[in-house]
Amino acid sequence: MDQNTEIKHMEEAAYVLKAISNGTRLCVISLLSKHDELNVSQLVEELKCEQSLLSHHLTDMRAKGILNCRRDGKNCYYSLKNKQIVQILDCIRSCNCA
Amino acid sequence: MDQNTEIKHMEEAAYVLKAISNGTRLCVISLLSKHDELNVSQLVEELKCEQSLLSHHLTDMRAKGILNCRRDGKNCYYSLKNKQIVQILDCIRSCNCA
DNA sequence: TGATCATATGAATAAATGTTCATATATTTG
DNA sequence: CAAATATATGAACATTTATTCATATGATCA
Repeated sequence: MDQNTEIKHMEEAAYVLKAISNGTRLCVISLLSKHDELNVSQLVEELKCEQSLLSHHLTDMRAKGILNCRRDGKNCYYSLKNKQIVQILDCIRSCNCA
Repeated sequence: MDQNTEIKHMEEAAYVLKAISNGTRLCVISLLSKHDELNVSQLVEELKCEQSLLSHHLTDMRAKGILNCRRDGKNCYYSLKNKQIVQILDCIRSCNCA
């Protein structure tokens, strides 16, 4: 793989990482790895995060392909598009970078 | 683990992720995972990145515990503090998030 | 239909990150 | 010591990301 392709790949990886490099967003990922799906109110409650702020995070993560969303009546249930993403957390732990 | 501890952990993980969520920085990590150590000129050459900009990135990654640095004469050789960090790249690939 | 609940959106602002440029520091070499 | 090379630093500015607030939308229910 040539250097230009490599750089492009790294930019793509950075795009994903940026979408999750935030305490609140990682908490969402961690919760959704344990609960399959949760609605916004449940997340607001768990995370003690303001509704509107969380909504912005969720909307953006969804737009970037991290989350799925399904509406059921008044509620919107979010889930991980790819459960494996939580491995990044395990990875950081095992790297004891953090 | 209670929710507050969890949030703290996620903030720490986010701190590490933020330090690497950038195309240039990921390229540095990728290169250093293959080369053990490289000096700044070599990295500038490989990455076609301006010296001063790269230096800022390197200094910051070092400050945040991602990189090591050792001076040998006029040169500064950078290396990964923990080689395992490159697994985050594998992880993203395998999640085909990117 | 109007009230209420759940969630999203947009605009304004704040804070963090990235980039550039000029210049400083450290090391070697003539 | 002066010049050259390698790297770092600081300030200014640009761009991105996070946060807040007010309000909109969509769904249910009386």
